Amino acid sequence: MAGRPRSFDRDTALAAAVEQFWRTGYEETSIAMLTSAMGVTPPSLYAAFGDKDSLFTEASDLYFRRTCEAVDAAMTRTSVHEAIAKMLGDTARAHTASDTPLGCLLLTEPRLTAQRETLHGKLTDRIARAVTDGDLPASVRPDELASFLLAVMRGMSGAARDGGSTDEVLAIARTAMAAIPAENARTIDE
Amino acid sequence: MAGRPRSFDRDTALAAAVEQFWRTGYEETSIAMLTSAMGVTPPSLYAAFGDKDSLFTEASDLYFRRTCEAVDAAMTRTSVHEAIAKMLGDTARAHTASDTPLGCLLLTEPRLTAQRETLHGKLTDRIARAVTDGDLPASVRPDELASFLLAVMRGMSGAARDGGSTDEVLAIARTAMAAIPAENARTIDE
DNA sequence: TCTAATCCATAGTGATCGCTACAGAAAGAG
DNA sequence: CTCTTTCTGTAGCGATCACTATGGATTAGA
Repeated sequence: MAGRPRSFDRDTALAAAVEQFWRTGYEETSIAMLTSAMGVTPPSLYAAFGDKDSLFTEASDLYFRRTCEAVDAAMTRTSVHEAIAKMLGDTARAHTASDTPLGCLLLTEPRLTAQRETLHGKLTDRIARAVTDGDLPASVRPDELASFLLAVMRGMSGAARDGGSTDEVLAIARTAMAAIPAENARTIDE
Repeated sequence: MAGRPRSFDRDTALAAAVEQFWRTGYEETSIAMLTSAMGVTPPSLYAAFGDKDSLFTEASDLYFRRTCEAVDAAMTRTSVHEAIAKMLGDTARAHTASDTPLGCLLLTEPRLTAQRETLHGKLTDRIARAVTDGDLPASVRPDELASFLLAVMRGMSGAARDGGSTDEVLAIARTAMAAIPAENARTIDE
């Protein structure tokens, strides 16, 4: 039951795989690119992570978990406007950060539709809570506003990949905030 | 100088190539997929269109020209709000049309950054004109609003690819319209 | 009909794809 | 030490990638 221990750190290698998939997506990332980025030979990669599909699943799950943590943290803000502004601003900065690949793996990879749906659900729930709390007008359709936010973030990812600066992508987030209705004070006044 | 005429219609074959690239993008589209979709053997394809890169350039140029025509048509509306609403609405319907591939080749293909930049310039010009005409407040930054619109359209393309219905994608367009400032009547009144 | 020119279909080029067989190296168990 | 187990590196598997050499088919002009 004992044997030669593996010569690399699995978590470190996985983090390298995340970054490679993040930079080039699933289809455009070859095993050769992965082994090079991870500092591991093909047989070691397959022994530790299974095939390319399994490795991508594990890598994208890690990426997704980190993204959800950031979104959840933003969503805890009491004001939904602050929550959304925080999320969009953090997204803009993350997509254009110089120490990570540009854009967002979760938002751009065609395979991750289910994860995007989960994220959409998170946003919908937070917006629905804001509506019942009177933080947004009753006329707001939570799922539609959530779809809009997801679309804007996808657009920011694309802008970042096209070379947009942090300020330019932040401007998109700022402009999008104008589409979030104000609290329903006016509705009450009528 | 005479010779055997080609047995296929070049424009029809190019249209088929456009659709294939539209559906699967540049990298994921193989020559075998193209020859199958175009009804042409590889040597005929290479004789008529050059290599894969040249064919993609010609196909994406055709796609880009059609897109620009649609955008230009929407932009002729006298009111910039109507122009943008028309563009976003048409975009939402086009991205979810059942007789064409989902989403937008121009907005999603990484190689087409230059064409997106051209489109961004078109939008910036139209918005700048609206600002000088008093159709938008002077506080509006045309390039920033144009970036926002491009981001929203990219988001709509992604939503369509993820299986969003026409109504769901139209809702994104409708929500985005709320981010377009009203004309500067209020600014004048102050 | 004969020649020159151009296109088409078969078949295959080297390179790269994801993936793995094999054999030697490095550890614990006895 | 030996034995067993597991990992590592080389080297290469069949399949597919973009692309093309070759030869027969089909046209216009002489």
